[in-house]
Amino acid sequence: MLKLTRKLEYALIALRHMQDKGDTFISAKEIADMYLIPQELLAKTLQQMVKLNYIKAAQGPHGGYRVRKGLNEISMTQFMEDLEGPMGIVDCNINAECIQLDNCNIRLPIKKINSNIRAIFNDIRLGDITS
Amino acid sequence: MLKLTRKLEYALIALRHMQDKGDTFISAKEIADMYLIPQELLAKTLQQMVKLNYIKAAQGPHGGYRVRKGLNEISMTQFMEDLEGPMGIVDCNINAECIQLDNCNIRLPIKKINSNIRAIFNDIRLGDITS
DNA sequence: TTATACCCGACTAAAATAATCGTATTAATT
DNA sequence: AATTAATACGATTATTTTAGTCGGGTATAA
Repeated sequence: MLKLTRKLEYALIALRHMQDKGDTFISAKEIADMYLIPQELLAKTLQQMVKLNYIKAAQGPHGGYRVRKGLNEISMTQFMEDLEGPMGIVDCNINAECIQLDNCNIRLPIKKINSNIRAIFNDIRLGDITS
Repeated sequence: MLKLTRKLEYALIALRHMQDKGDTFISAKEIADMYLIPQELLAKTLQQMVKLNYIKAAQGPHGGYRVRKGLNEISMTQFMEDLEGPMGIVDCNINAECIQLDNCNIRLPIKKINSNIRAIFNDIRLGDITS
């Protein structure tokens, strides 16, 4: 309950590692080996981050990935939702499709908790974790 | 990602409903019908809450459940972990069994986020939601 | 031209969550 | 006493989400 996904963990670990290495391109394999992450899975995640313009890729030998500039200022909420889609402690905070309609007797307090959690992640910058 | 379980939602809805009804015993069926919750599932959850001494049960016709006194002061963390087991955004905050050992480069910031989230639920009393 | 590395979609596996079923027990009502 | 409405509880199944794998493609440095 209330867990982050592995993908997100892997992404953060990779970002931090790349951050540490500055401008050098780092291969998915290097990171996967170092942190014991399934290589293919990490690769897919890195590719997704390329599309999202979080990192830059270089193909061919000595290729790999490196972080984009300005990454540090992105909020965790943004990052998490970019990678995993909408975040919310209950479905009705995400897609509004609840069979209970107006019948739900805990909607308000739950909504408030949800806001509080979002606020935590809004206040954290990617750089707080990866650098 | 970062979702509460249905069981927890159902439990809160039920608690609130019972709270509203004061000392009367309310059947699982009544609640299930009213909020469109699968009856058997709700029943099981209520039975669990009986064992945890959150509520009291009465068998036989006109039986059902009613809330125990003093419930309002219980923290959400307590409640959630009583029903669903340890809460944490990553496994290593729960069971410490991470293959990365000392190799993890994001452990500290993640730990901090985890504390912040726990703090939210520590500060909420069950009564804040169910009454 | 070969080896290394990214690209990408489809697929499979595993785990967590949600829901159901069957049988037993309890107790109010008739 | 019989019936009925309710809880008790373990076992099982179904569904959904998450995690991981596979295969074939493209780019590029040496």
